[in-house]
Amino acid sequence: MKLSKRGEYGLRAMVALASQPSARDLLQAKEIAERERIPVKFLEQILLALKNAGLLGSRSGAGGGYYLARSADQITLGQIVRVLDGPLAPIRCVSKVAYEPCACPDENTCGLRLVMLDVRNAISDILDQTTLVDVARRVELVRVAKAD
Amino acid sequence: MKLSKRGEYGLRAMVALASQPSARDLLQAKEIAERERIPVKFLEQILLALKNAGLLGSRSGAGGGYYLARSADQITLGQIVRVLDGPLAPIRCVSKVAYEPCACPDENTCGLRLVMLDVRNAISDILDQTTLVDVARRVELVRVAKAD
DNA sequence: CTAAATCCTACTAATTCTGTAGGAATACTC
DNA sequence: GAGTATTCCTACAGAATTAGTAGGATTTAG
Repeated sequence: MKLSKRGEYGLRAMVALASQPSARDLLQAKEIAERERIPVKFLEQILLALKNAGLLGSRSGAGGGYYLARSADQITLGQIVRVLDGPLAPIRCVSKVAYEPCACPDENTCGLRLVMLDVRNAISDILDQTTLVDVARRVELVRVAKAD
Repeated sequence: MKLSKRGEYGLRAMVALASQPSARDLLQAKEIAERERIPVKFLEQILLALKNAGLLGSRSGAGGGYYLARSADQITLGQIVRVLDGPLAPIRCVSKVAYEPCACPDENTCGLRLVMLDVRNAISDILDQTTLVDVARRVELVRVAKAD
């Protein structure tokens, strides 16, 4: 039930990119790494994976960096987590994307499977519905509330 | 976001114990292992852990075995998973039982943390509410429906 | 006493996780 | 075109975790 560092760093980076004043601006790996305290070279790999998955775009060379491939309200946390940590489902036999049969004789009467399906759906309901904009907005809400 | 084999096997074993005709009857590790296709020695370790956690009781010696330490409606899947796989929370900074601070400067304005808190609560809402009886009952419901 | 079971601990092989390292390729600036 | 800054790509490494195996000590029924 755990999110890897890879997944966590990737999410933080994506949120950082979405929280830019002008959301399509690019950020360098180095900047993100410093801001979020992530080892640069590790972050590079992560950003690269996100790029190859089509969630990020990039510009090489001096003055280059990364930017969101789509607008922030079109990118969900579920997409990011799947790229970096694999399927959301706690067991493969309830995964929509990476289904694999489990050992039980009949999946339809496997009680455990039914519960885990609920779990996988509960996780998906959150992560596949929450976009980077939603995350940024929540941060703003809290910040405003605290200013009172 | 994954349940280990250890956790899965443990859950299956507990469900098996709860699904006995007379729910307080004991089952031997060997029986459970065969029925659920789990390596016996591995299962032994798991049952032992569940016993030390107070979820199972046992009788040693010939004719011995394991039994539920409490009635099946007093044992939740959440309890079992925590024993075998640790905290439910996807990141430690949102764990109720095993809290640890994360790297972000202010946890209250960390958007990622807020979302992960939702996830951890969604998981807990299911696993801490679902008892072994609930699982057994769901299996029955499906079985009856199929018989029609 | 013997057999059958749990109890307990140590070990191992494989995999995954969390990075490091080094350089190739690309593009901006002068 | 040279120099510099950045992404891109791959390989490697140490640590941790996972999924068992192994072997015997202990307990109890018959």
